[in-house]
Amino acid sequence: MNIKEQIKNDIYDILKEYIEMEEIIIEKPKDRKMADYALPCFTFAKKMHKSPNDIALMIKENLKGYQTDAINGYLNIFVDKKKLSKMILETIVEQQENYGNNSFGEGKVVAVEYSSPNIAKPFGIGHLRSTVIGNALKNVCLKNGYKVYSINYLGDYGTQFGKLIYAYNHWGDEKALNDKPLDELKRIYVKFHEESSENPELDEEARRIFKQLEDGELEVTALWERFKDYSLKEFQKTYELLGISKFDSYDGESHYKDKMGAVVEELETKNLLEFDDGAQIVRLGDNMNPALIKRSDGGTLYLTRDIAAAIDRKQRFNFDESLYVVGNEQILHFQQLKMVLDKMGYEWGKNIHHISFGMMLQDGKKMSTRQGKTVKLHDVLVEAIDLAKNYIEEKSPNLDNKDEISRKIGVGAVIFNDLKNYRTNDIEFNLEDILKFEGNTGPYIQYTYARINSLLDHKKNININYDNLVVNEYMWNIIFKLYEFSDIIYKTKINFDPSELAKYLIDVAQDFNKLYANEKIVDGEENNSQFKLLICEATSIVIKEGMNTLGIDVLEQM
RNA sequence: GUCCUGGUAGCUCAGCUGGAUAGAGCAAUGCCCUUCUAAGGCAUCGGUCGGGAGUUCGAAUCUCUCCCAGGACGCCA
Repeated sequence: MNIKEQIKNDIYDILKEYIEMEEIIIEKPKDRKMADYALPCFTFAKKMHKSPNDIALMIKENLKGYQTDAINGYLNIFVDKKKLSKMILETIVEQQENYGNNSFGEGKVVAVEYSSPNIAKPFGIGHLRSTVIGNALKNVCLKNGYKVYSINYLGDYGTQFGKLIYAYNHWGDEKALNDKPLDELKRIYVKFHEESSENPELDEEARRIFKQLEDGELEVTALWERFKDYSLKEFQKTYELLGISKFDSYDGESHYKDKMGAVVEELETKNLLEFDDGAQIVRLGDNMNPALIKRSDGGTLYLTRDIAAAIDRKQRFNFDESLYVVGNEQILHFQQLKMVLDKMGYEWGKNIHHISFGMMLQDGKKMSTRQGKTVKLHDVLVEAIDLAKNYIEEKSPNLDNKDEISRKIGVGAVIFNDLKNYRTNDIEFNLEDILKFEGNTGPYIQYTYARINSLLDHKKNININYDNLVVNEYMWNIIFKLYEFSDIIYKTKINFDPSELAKYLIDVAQDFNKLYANEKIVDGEENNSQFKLLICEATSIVIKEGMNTLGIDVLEQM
């Protein structure tokens, strides 16, 4: 049942001769002390030829079942706190981890592409955002009832592999490659660039080798497979640290090397291709840059592959929606992709959503180490975990399995920091701030959860007598907040924005901590204590499920 | 140059389908552990919501314009 809808219906019954249902907007007041819900009556004034406040008064007279106030043109509505508390808390405890689930996605399929690191390069901090946002969205879709396919579109193709193979053949160190494969590959890749800046023929040679790879030449392909294998093993370590489960598909760009010919043919038969400066393009109108399909040397491009991939995914997964968790800088690319699919007559192209996100900045600039190399995600995580460990040694030295706990806290801090801000904004990556573990952070929420957990031993399964309770402000605030959970899960999916959920969880933790600080949970009075413990249990369920949905573990102790 | 984002407290950010005194966290200052985990809570300090104009009963929120920052603009991905 939905209280807000109920109120809306009840008000509509009173006003239906003047206004439409859609005009009734029930909002939550900024200040929760003012009311549980509020109805601004300003927009009705013209139609009803009355002042907003008179309208509010009139509704107040006729609206039964709620306590109401008419102030400043608002009708402030208070719900029955005891009745609602019982309903909300009992629902949560009964539904457990299913609380907050929605069913509107049932029977529908979502494909999500995310993470997508580049083979033969270290897993850089630049791929963190795609990874954690995609993972959270996957979970959110599941919670809304969708079937989800996760896709790791590996960057495993392109002329850089020609360079790499050339470099390996000339300067590769077999031992180093076995010990620290990605570092060695990085080393020879850098070496290649140093050499080629003085010796441009090397680039020519690299292109020739890449052509061999495209043609499936055995020796070259074997080497490429090997690089890919090393990379995936290395990536898996990072995924394990992050707690990211296996993807349903690891088909990267190379997977489409044989499928692009058909795309080009199809574009030709549909008369969409044009030659321009020797290259083949699809024109997309006056205000849009044309889509480049084929280079003048006959080679294909990123967009060509993505068209093939989109069609392939539609065929394989028959998705209702297809998400691409890729940075802001590729907005134009995805606009072009959708427009080309539209021109090809694929109506489902409109169900492709580019889930763009902002860059990671450091001091307002693109992130890199002093030498201009990429910052490795793994290193950042390890640093975060070490710091968490120091905290634990200092604050709870007697805990068991400190390693596991510090992993969860450190990684949780990094993930939460990434998810808490509006997706498309650039985020300032400041390890110092992230590792403060205070305030609006993952560990703050984890800490709240752990505190609750230590109380739950006192909980008994008895029937609470609600008539004898006083539901005070602290209790009501957290209970009413918990009631919003499924709305938040819905909004997070609709906006494809995990920050919606992350911010909500901060609110939940704050509201709970206020209760905790101001009220003794286990006091002398049994009925009252058990009621507060029920709030605790409900809160812990929501926090745990919310955090897990974001892809963050919660801790029983810390 | 064209297009897209963003500009809110010293810092990092919420709030933006227009609504009642602009909110958090960090930093600063001062409180609260003989009582359930102080990684917590409370209080104080801190804002011409980039500038200007407009629409409106009402604008941080919508429109226009200017300024500033970042990004994207055919043979990379």
